[in-house]
Amino acid sequence: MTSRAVDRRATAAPEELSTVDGLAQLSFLIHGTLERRAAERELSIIQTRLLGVLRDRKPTMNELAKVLMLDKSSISGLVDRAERRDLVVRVPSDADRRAVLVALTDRGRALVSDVAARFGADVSSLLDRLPASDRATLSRLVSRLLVAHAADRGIDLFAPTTTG
Amino acid sequence: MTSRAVDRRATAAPEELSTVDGLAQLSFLIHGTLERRAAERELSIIQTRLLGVLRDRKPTMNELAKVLMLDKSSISGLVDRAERRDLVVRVPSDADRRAVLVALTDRGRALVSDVAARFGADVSSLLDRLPASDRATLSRLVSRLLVAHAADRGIDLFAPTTTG
DNA sequence: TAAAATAGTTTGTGGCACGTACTAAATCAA
DNA sequence: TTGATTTAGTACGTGCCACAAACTATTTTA
Repeated sequence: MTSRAVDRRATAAPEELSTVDGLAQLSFLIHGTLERRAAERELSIIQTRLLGVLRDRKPTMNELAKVLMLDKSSISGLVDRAERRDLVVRVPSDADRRAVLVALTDRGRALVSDVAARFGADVSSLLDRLPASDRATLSRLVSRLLVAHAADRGIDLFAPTTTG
Repeated sequence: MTSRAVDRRATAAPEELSTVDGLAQLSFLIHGTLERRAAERELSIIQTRLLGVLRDRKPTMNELAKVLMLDKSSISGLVDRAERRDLVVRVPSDADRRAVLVALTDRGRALVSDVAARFGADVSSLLDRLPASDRATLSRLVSRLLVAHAADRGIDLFAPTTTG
């Protein structure tokens, strides 16, 4: 189930990975790339995701739990650790005195931008191995997959709430 | 940095994700799919990777540390927990009395096969959203990316040792 | 054969995720 | 309106995962 192991069986044609194995391997490669870039800034994947979500939102703890698909008790600890590093702040909600809003600090915003930029550069340079026309094709096919998958789950990838 | 957040900015053309964002999002989708399938069998990603590596090898602890890119002390605990569940066994090495070989048990082999099959089916059904010709194209492009990336790191993806 | 290197374990620390139990505030119902 | 229920968040205990440092046992080397 390591990238190596995944590509080992069911390789249909020699000199070419099966689509399933290839996609799996590529996923691990990209995931590992983000993990590495985040680690260079002392961030875990989940801390990075947290900061990423906060780039364009100021959600409650509860909303964070839903978006990140974690238990609310996990969010408490996650935000605790980020707050200790001055990456996020807790802000009391005006609308609901039980609720707590979470926002990026300048430091948090700078950090996530940095990681995103470095990660983006990595993926871009990986993609540079393909001629531009192939890149365009790949982009189109990947988009199609994602849109189809999102549609399956009743989500419009380009709806205002999601995209704006 | 959640799949949602990643796709949110630098979306060049409307109705289409940038290649970088699309690939990132697809990676998280596939990674999450494996995570879910593994969790259904009470396995973490790293436990699943461990079992995956062992499908076609019987490495030492030290080799495992290299393949999984973990500290050897992490491997001790990882193998401990897997051994407790009767998924792997430690076997003393004949060649080096310091060394310990790790092998799958029948139970471990059955479990990893099960997870791999379910995960493979997930990815396949995702791919089924594309017409066959697009699938072939995608497969070719992904393979090309992986081969190019491997070559960068001085690895021949199809060398006998790697490909079995 | 003595010193250095290697294989693996143990212990301590911290992050991450969960479930349970708890407090405070908001909402619902009678 | 007030009493019951639901909701938002935290605290605590448990377990997994990862690391570094310290340790034992073996092998290699000089």
